[in-house]
Amino acid sequence: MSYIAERRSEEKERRRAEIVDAAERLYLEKGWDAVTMDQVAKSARLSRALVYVYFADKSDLLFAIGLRAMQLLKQRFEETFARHARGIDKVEAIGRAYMAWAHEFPHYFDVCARFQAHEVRPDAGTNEGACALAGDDALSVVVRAIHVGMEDGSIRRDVGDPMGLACALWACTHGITLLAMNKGKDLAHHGLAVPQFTNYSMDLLRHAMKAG
Amino acid sequence: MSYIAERRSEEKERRRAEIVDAAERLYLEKGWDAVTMDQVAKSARLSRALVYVYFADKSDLLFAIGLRAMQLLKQRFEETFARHARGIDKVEAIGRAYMAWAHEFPHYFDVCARFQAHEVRPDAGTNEGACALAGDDALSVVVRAIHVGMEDGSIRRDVGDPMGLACALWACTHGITLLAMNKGKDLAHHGLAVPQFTNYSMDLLRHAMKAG
DNA sequence: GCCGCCGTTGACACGATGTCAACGGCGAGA
DNA sequence: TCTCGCCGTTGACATCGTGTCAACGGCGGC
Repeated sequence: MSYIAERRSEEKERRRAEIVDAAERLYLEKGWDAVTMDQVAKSARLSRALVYVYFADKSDLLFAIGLRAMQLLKQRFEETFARHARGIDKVEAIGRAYMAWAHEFPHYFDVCARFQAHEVRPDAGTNEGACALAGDDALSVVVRAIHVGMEDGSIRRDVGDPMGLACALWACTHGITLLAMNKGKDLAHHGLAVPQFTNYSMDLLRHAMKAG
Repeated sequence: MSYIAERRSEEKERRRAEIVDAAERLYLEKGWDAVTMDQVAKSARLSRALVYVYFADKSDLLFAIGLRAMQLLKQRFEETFARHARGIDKVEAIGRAYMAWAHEFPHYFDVCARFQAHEVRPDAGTNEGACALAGDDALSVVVRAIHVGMEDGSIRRDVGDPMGLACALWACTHGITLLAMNKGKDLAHHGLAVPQFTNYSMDLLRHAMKAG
């Protein structure tokens, strides 16, 4: 009996993951607003009504994707953190990892941008809440990197609270990535290539926090 | 006869402005996604179909609001530019003016954010194109301020192309404002008050470009 | 005084979301 | 083994918002 419940639970989880997979595929293909629940259902080979058994509504499904996005981002941050020695190098590399992640998974970045653009932070029971918490996890890696940098003297001490700096850097990097992802043509129109622009911006931020 | 055509043209322009007024009111009140064309029409005291005579679709109306937003922003930038002497002070004050503008007209900032998050830049005949051009106008004020700063020695010369710096600063300031506007509760949850956070961030950016 | 243009509107078609009652298969208990 | 009931699954429905269209009516021109 317990076996059966377990199998059912696994199948349920798998079905859920299949739905999210299908939704991600379509998201990547045509953008979230153009994705309909019917397409998601068809792509996962089940009826639309069943999708609503697994997810409360469309935005709930979106935040399920967002949770994946944030978890992957945190993982990338951790890997990047481990790959560098000095604090300031950790921080800069994490910033670049954010941009690389956005470039590699544009739909993940899009969820992140939507999340950043909407207001509320509800309880942790919902996907949206879990998404927010996973985002905090990722941010905490940045905070740790800044701590290291202030200890080893690569980041100026008078920069203040590490959490404040982490939030500011996140915000700036997000804004830069937003521009780089969506306004590439515009930048080119002003005589700027995207990779050079992002490099330039990272240098600027590095200059803002480096010691001496 | 020409009189009549003129009067009609004026009335048409006025009606158009009334529609945009109504749309702005509702936008401010409940957010763009929750605004329906029917509400806009009712609020402007005309039928929904007539709105479609003045605007191609809902997003066209949105960009008409965006155009107003960008024009006002440019005006604020110009005023701020004139109010300070040294280049770096002009730049910093313009950044703060951006934040103040966002705080004063949250719906204008929201349009701006939506605009930044969407991809295309079409021809200038549409509202969207005009919106983009007005944004360029505002950006050009920043470029001029940076030029002044490089001339008077308040901004480091090795910072490179003024346009590049202007875009980077715009992106960072936008990202910071995005966070400050939408995630105030989150920042507080991390022990950061919004005004202090924005001050802190502006200092950081100032530090990134200042000479010496 | 009649014609025709144009501003204006009600009604329609379409598509998407979210809900619900009902069906059917599979395991549990007699 | 047979039956009951749970639960996964679905088609159909109600609702709402968008964008379009044919038709109406008043006002200026001939």
